[in-house]
Amino acid sequence: MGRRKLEIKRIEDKSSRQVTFSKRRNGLLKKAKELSVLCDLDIGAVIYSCRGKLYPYCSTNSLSEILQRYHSRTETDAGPSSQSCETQAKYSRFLTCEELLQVVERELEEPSTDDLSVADFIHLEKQFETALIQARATKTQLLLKSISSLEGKEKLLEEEKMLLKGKIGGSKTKIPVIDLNALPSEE
Amino acid sequence: MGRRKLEIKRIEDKSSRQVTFSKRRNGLLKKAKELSVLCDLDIGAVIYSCRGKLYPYCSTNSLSEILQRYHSRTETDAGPSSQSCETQAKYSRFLTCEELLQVVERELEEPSTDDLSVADFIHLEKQFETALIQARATKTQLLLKSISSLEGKEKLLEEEKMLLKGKIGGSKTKIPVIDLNALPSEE
DNA sequence: AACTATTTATAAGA
DNA sequence: TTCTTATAAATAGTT
Repeated sequence: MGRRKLEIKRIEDKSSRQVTFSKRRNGLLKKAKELSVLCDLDIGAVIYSCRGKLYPYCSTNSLSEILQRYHSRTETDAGPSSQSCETQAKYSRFLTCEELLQVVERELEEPSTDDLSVADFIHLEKQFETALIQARATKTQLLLKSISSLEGKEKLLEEEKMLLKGKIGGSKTKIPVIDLNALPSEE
Repeated sequence: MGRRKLEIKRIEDKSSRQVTFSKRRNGLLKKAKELSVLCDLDIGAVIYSCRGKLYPYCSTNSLSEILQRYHSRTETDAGPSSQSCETQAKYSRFLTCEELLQVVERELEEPSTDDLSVADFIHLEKQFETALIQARATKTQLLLKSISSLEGKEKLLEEEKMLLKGKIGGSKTKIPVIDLNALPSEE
């Protein structure tokens, strides 16, 4: 869709690749959001450029929102459950493979109870994974930010230091206005 | 894009929601693939329906392919490296936060070496995460498959059992052709 | 960033 | 489901 048909192969020109990336990324995320709304789905996506920059996307806002949703769902579908607190603890229990298997076995013996289904647990497991990815992405980006900040500071300090050294050297031989003994010794 | 403009809100009719999902999912995955080819990116995505059905997508084929790519890249960009074997061990070392930090610190002291950059390690970390998600998805789907298979078998066996019981009951009172003492006792 | 000529996706209908 | 088609939406190349 454009002035000409574009062959689907790597765009060699760097700047037009960047432009296409920016345009199509927006389009893709828009479509993902539309799909999640229209069909009531949860979608998680990660896009990484070759240089490692990351663009995460998740249709749900947060882990706690997801937990909240599951909580209210069990209450609506199966009547108020006895354990209405400790939501976090309740659901985070189901993350291991062993426990998933236990649930599966229980389901086999007595199918179609109004408990959360196996599918629900699998869904939940995926949600946690998405949350994990997002957490790590955020961590990484913070890390990168702090690095460039530190690099900037380092450069500034280096420049200041050189400037001060120059001043001291200059004042020693030309205009001794500053009392050198009042300053900390410079190696 | 269609006969009419569609408002972006949950489609209430179940079957048209299903149709829309199927169409738009294909469109989304196609666009994701195009973007990954055009701009030389890696894209991972997970879509889950409310019932827990999972549609994973990854632009790279496998973890080993990714490792291979990184391996060949370091050899091309920085000349053949001394450690050309144990690829798996080499890269899996960089998954922890502590080690990532060490690399970051080294980078700060001596920037722009022709080692793998911090960005590369972050990228790699993300690749592993995607691989993990895919592995778990596959595991889950196998689990589900084996459940339905077992349920089918169970039903069949139950039917067979009832049939045999009927036969035995019938032959007891009407046509005693079978020697009952030769069979295992039925409760 | 904006603008359009086109291509592409897709909603509704068959 | 699958195909068809009218129309909406995305976007490639241009300014």
